[in-house]
Amino acid sequence: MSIKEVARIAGVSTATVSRYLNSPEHVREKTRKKVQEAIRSTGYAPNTLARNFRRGKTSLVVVVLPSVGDPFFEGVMRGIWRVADAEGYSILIRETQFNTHEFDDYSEIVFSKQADGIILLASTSPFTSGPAERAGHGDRLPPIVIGCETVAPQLSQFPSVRVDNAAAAAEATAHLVQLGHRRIGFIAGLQASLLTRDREQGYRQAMAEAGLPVADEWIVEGRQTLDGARAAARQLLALSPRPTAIFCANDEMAMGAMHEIRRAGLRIPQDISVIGFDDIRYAEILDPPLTTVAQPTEEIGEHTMRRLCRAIDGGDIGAEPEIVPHRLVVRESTAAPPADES
Amino acid sequence: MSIKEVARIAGVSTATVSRYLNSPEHVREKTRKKVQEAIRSTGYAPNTLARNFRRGKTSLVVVVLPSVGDPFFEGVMRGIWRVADAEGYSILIRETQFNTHEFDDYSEIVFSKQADGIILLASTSPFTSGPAERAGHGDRLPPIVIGCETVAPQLSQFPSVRVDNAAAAAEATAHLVQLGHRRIGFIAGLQASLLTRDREQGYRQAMAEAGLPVADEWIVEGRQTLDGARAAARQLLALSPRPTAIFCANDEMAMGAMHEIRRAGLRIPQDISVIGFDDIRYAEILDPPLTTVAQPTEEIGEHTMRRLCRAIDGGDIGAEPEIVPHRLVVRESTAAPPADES
DNA sequence: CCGCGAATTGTAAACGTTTACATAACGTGT
DNA sequence: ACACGTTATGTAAACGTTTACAATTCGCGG
Repeated sequence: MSIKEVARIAGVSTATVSRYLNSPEHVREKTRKKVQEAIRSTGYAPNTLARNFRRGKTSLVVVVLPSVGDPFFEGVMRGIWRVADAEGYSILIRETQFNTHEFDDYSEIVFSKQADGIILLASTSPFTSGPAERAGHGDRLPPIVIGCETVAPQLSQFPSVRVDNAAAAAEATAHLVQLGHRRIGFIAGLQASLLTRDREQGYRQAMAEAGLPVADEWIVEGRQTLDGARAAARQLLALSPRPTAIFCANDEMAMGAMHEIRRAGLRIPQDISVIGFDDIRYAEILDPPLTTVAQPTEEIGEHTMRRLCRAIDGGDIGAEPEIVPHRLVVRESTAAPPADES
Repeated sequence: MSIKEVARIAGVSTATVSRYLNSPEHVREKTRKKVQEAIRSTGYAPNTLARNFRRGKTSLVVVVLPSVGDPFFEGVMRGIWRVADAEGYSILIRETQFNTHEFDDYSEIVFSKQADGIILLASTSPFTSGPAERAGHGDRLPPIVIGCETVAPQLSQFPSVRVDNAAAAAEATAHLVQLGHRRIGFIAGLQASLLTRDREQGYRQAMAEAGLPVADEWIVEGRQTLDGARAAARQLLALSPRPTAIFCANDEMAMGAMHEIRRAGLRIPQDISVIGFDDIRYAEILDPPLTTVAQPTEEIGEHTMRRLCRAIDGGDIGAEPEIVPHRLVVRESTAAPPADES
């Protein structure tokens, strides 16, 4: 059941069948009928493999993210899919599980035509050979767009779409400062994640601007996971004097931290304030609802994918990061510190 | 930069280059060196598109699930990936967003060689033409394995891997009954989801076995979402007398329900018990930690994918569902009903 | 140095499309 | 009915691999 067989049965050439499939308006009504009938009777289905091969296009895009099942990526993926569906792309997902992979591994995907382009929602380690060397072989830069993550200097030739993590984190920190907090802990992500490092930097900057010192022990790594954050929170709570507020580099870790705070018999926000980042869908149903920084996730996904499509089509999409707006969402997990602390 | 070019530079035939790529042990050391050098100098990367076309294999598997970002699927995907990586498959994800799609749309993916097989983690509506008709064209049944979901009668020719949802739900219900609960509410999923319907049935069965009546208004649809569950919980809490326990068809909905219970000023489990299903990673850090039914998610993923691989390779994998063990995890969200209720 | 089996390499066809180009059929105005 | 421009169809090559089969080379015992 190939196009050939259909052509034979319909009594036309393979070219005509192909045209029927791809631009029916270019085949005469009468012929169309014949081909249609032949297809129906044979149960023919076009061979996508052959078609893609011939066209030199996979119609596939790889999305690399740290972890599926992370509620944050739901919105981003939704945005990506919306554009992908419209543009005829299917999405291949790779999970890094928070390991950083070589950049080269990703560009190889494109060069070996496993996919037409790549969206990086996770950080990568610097490349060994690098896109420059590839370019030396006559290839252009592979179509890669970075979403959410801050781009490493070595990747600065690739465009990105993200919020201003540092500014947003500074804003969140300022919110706590404004409430009267002086000792603010920070549960960081992984060192490998530039994005959470930016948030840490925003925190530091806001503290500095408020003229507040930052003790080394106030910053502890939460490894981007529930358990990591719980351990981090325990460390923070054991300090004396302990922080009156904790800024978590993302909501997932805030969830872990809140649990440990409750287990320690402390009340949120009366005894200690908590603020997160991302505004995942659980943020508002936590106890208490979590103050956090919202990102326009679907928009990030859409813009990232749209930009990638243009790159695949050979358009020049530049290398500037596109910064999308964030928004501080104040809920009930933050309040003034206990009276005896002010 | 095709195999031809490499062959020319290395001074060998294309066949030899191909062999170098696919079975280096069949090419002599000296030749290997030459080819290696030619590849290095040209920066050649094999064209996966052409290779797959020639082999008649996409090396792609589609996974259909209701929603990424659902923590439950994290483990299943992990299991799928583990096997996929070992077997050389990439995973294409389709999200249904809880819409049910035609089965035909999925089998078409295989027939048109967009992928070699399909894993269904979501329910589908019955097919219009059906695999039987396809088979009439000489095709065999498309390689499809169903995971987690209960298979619809029309799909009974396809194998599945899942827990015994009805039995597990009955067990969970019995746990509540044993604690002394008589009025137990049930927040159901979507009617389209057979899996949650099985859970509902298990609940009904356990109630019946305990000789307890089930009022119609105790069962309310939570639409599988946080918001749906919140609305459902509000309905349940407005009843008089209100249930002393609520069984949620999954943990996500339990999270929504717990939030509404707290908002109503009730304590869990003192005033009302809550039990979930799935044991997602958040279950144990909820306030209070959630009693729920754990599924071996990674195992489900692994077995599903393994079975699919065998089907793709042409093996006969039968059509029997494989039932994997579940486990009731008792935490602190369930307790005896308030004293005046017993 | 010859001959023989095994190991290695080369030749060329095939996979199912798409598409440039050539050819044929159509419809229109005269 | 003719010629012409337009539109529809056919012919055949090409895409980059893999692989059956044929041809060559190798190693080695005689």
